[in-house]
Amino acid sequence: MSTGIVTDLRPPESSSAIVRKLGAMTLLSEMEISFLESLQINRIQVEDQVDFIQDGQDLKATFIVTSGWAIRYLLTEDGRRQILSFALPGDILGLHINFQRKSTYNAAGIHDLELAVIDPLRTIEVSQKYPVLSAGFSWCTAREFAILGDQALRLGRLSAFKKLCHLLLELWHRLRLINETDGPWFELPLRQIDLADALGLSNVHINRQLQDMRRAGLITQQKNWIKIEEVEKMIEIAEFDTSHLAEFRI
Amino acid sequence: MSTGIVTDLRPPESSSAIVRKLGAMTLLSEMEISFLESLQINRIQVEDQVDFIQDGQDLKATFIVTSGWAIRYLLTEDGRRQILSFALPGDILGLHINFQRKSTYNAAGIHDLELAVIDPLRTIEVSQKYPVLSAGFSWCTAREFAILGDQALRLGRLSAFKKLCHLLLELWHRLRLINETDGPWFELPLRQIDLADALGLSNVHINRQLQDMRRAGLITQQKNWIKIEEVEKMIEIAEFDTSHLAEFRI
DNA sequence: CTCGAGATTTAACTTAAGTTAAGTCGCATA
DNA sequence: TATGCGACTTAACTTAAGTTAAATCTCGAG
Repeated sequence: MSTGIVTDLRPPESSSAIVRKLGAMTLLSEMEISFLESLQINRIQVEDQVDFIQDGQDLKATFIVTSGWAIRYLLTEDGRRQILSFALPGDILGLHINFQRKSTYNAAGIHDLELAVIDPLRTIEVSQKYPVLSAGFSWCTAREFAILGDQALRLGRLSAFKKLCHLLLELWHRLRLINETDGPWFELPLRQIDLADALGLSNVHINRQLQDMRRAGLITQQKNWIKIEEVEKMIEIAEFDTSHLAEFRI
Repeated sequence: MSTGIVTDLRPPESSSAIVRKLGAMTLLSEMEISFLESLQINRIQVEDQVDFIQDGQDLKATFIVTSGWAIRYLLTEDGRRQILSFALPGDILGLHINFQRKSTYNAAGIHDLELAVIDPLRTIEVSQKYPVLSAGFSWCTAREFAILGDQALRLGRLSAFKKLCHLLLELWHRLRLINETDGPWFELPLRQIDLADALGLSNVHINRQLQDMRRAGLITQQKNWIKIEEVEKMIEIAEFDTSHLAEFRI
């Protein structure tokens, strides 16, 4: 720090999403930030609804979402889809690769997705040379588990209405961490059928519940954007546990 | 190898479950095996249905299941329970700890659970000194994700009957890897209400479906033991993807 | 052997969500 | 400006699973 005055510990908005994400949890050195940026040199664009990882196929690369969203999902034999999780900017896919290097899920782009493609060997480099980033990646993994646990709770034990509230709150909290919310507003690039497949419901029922939510004054939608009218009230309704996605600095 | 003749690459049955589990995937050296055993010196017993990890509380230790089963679960405000996953012998809990070191789930013992309690710092030692074990732990993590993904598919998109078949197949495959099956038989230390809470169903409905399965000749139960009469047929019914839990050696 | 708590079973009834099908809307393209 | 496809909406009807409650089983403690 040459100026000697620190006005904001967080990395600037211009930095990549993963830097913003990890920087929200711990102070990153210039070296760590530039290493993270160097990981993300090789980029690809993925079209809407196009797979870039396929269940059962070789998974040779690790990906970091640099912008846009991705979905991880599974299919039943009759073609029904279960979305397992949403990958948002700064999220890592394929960090833990099994010995067989076969994927156990599909992943596809949503709307406009841009990915950084990384040689998995470089993640080993992280654990040897960058202990802070290594801890950061471990935190990302713990976070993924927390998110998947919440997804299981939603799928198994919440009503359709609460499922929707709970998922919207998860997305809002995760997007806020990487500075991609505008107050109570955020961009939701999902069709109703995507919400249905994430929550184990039919598209018709999602439609009914969304209308109930609008009528109850809980949300407002405009194009691809959605506003959560009263976050606290919705947290109450959905029994959302904010500590699972808590923001803080060590 | 002093004898020069290798009769069986797998660690003997006398070794601990995590050695059997990792040994099923890769050849472990004597040093690696004895390190794993040394990790598991400090053991505790956990009573049936008693929590050893609590949602929101500090998580200061990493655990390895040495015998018996554990459940990871969440509760809704009105006390309904969603079991996220079963931890079987050789499974690790709390491997990835977030910066805050707060748990995002509860964990409790089932039947007779014995755990090894480990200082989380020792898992860092693994990544620095034991690259094969480090890869093994990474494989464990990938496997946990695959298991949670299958759980989400079950909860969101399978019928009650298929849910049950699918879960029983998962447990059979996982137990077989650590040599805890007896052909088509395995010990199932769960009450019907535990199955219900794992599958997002009511205990009454689990009872109905179990009876249908018995009548269809798919399973036989005796005390705490269960037999899958025709694994292949059940795999077909449940649309179970065995490659998600594939056994193989590198 | 008896008792009692917990677990399982059974039945009657309810309900949340699914299915199907026929609209309507919105927007990108010709 | 017209056209057509995908997304959304609405309604009527079906169904899988939940709820409640009572009966039965099981097995360990006394």
